[in-house]
Amino acid sequence: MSSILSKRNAKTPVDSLSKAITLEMVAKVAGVSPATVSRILNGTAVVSPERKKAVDAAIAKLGFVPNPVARGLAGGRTFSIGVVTQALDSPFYGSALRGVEEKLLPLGYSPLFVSGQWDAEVETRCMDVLRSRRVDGIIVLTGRLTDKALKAYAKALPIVVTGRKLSAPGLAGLYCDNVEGARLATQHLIDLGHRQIAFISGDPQHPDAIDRLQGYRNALEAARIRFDPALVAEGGFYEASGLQAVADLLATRKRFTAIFAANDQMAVGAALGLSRNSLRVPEDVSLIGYDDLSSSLYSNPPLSSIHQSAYALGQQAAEVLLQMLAGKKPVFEVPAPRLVSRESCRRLTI
Amino acid sequence: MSSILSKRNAKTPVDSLSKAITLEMVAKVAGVSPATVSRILNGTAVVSPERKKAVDAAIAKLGFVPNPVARGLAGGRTFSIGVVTQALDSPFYGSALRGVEEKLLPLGYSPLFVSGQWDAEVETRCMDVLRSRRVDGIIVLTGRLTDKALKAYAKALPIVVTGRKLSAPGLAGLYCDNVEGARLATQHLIDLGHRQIAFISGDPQHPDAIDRLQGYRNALEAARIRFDPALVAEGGFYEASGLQAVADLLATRKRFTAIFAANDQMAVGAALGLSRNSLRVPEDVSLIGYDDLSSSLYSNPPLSSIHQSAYALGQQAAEVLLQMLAGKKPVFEVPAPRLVSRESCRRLTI
DNA sequence: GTCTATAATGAAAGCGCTTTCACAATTGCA
DNA sequence: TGCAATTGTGAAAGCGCTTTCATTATAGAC
Repeated sequence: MSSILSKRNAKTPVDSLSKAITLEMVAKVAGVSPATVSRILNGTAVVSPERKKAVDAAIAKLGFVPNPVARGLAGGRTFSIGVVTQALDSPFYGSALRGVEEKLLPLGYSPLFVSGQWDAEVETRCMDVLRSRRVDGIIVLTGRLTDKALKAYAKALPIVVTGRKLSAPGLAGLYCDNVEGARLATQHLIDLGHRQIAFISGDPQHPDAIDRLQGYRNALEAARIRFDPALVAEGGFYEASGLQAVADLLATRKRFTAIFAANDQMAVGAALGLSRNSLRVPEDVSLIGYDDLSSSLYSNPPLSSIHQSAYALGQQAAEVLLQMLAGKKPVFEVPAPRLVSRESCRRLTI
Repeated sequence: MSSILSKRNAKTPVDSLSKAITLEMVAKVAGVSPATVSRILNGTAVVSPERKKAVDAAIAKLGFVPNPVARGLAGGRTFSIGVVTQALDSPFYGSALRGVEEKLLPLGYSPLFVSGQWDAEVETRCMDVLRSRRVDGIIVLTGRLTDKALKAYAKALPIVVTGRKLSAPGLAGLYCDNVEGARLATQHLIDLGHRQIAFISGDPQHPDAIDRLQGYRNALEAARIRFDPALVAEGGFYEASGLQAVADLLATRKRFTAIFAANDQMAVGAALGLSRNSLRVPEDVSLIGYDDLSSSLYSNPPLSSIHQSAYALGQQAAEVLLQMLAGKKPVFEVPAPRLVSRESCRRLTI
């Protein structure tokens, strides 16, 4: 099937679409019935080699490409996959989308991206749009929908969701261990001799934010460092909130020698905030982020972070969904988060 | 049958889709023919008020949502719009996608995003996918396709392309004046007293890169500053190339007091490169970018740039296409680029 | 050599909608 | 008052596929 889809011999852009070639025309040219062509296209039945050859030849000759819309109507499968992201312009999710697209396209599937804006209601609407468009499956990148709602959707079509442990019939959760990642980041700081470590948390509505706070606390506890709520500033996962958080932190007059920001975007904002207060990174304050955005390599100084490849995650989500679509029980393992040490953290020498 | 259906108004996610309500059911409940329901749905003919009322009631009662796949097959319109971007994870284009989505969704159109990877061949394949999916129109964000190819496509369906002056039947080009923007940036530096201004160019394959180089030259010329090719470093629109470009620039041992990078991403890379060489921004070297990415507000120091809202551009592209789809002759004006002065440039006082 | 499984194929019935086309019911104008 | 020009409506024919279902050809079993 995919070989047919990928094989194309339309030379110029125009003629490939001006006259729509239909399956029926292929059938006529090949001297078989439309049903046979369909069967060859879908591999749904055994067809004699000679007929298959004739059909393949006709397809090549006419440059036939099956009409996905008609297939969708007749067969119920649209070869399109819904992808619910939160913001199309998020550097983190953007990479994930790229990963999804890359896996889907070669197999003839088209992703249908919609964004939920971090809002359960908008997200619900997104899901409805996707279903009304008859997508074959849905990938939800994190999101605000309840587990219950997702399970309900999963009764109708396969769903892969990231950032959750969830698992149910037709539902696979790709959970990244945020607790461990955050622990890693905090531990790194501790290993460098820091004891007064501030934490810029993400949107407390977001499960990742909760997990990362937990990881931070776990590391502190393991090192017998008392958790100090005054050292936790609430952020919102965007740069602006990192800037604000540093202002808040500084306002408490609590001393700290390092900051762990729950994502790289906030870390960048925090870096600016520190600089605004004549605090240098890493000389005066060490800084570590989370996500390891590709741009973090180029922030000044390059930001230490917890690597968690959104791109790979997107790829994996697509693969898992494809497996489910193929009727297989998906097997997968989400790579563990990993520390990437760059130049934004220094060893405390005093 | 209708009594069962009428019982519920699709409260929970599941039941809203488990039993698909069809137009035919609506017709039956309303006591009219399917044709009439269709006419009401599409506004393609006048229908008597009482029937319309009955149909509207039936639609509401059943929670009917027309099946876009069937509409696509029958009517030829799929209510989906193809959007060719270059990279799903580009901060600049990401914003544009958001703008497009925002304009399209409320009108019942779904964007179908595909990415061309800055490669004409991949892009051609993208166009083919979109057409095979029977999108009603296509938005091309810049891209590598030739004008000729675009015109050819435009014969089959309406196309809006950004970054070009192009205009033809069924084709609208949303051109942003990159020459002027680049002139603005360079002029800003000149106004601040700089005479030795380096330029980090974008991928020379990219028309924007060519235009921006031209704008840089225009500004120099107007100020009677000799253009020095040694002060031009070739980049590739990504952070890494900005870093490399600074290294190249420094290697020439040519003196410069300011850098104009052809986009913000390269400017960020350049900032790191300067810092690596113990050059401070803006004390030692002034730096200005292009695009005014939202993150540029948070780079350290906040980057001066040429504002050109990708978000607004996306919105506008969608609106123009919608107009074309409505059969109107699109009227539009792309906002002029505008200087945003922040802290990365300083006045030369010597 | 006859009879029943099995395999390969085609005819035809949809999938859920749009859109002619034809028809009846008005309406307008002489 | 009569005839043509509307106007609102339904029947029915697709759109381009998939998928029963039935049919014929082939093989296997006795």
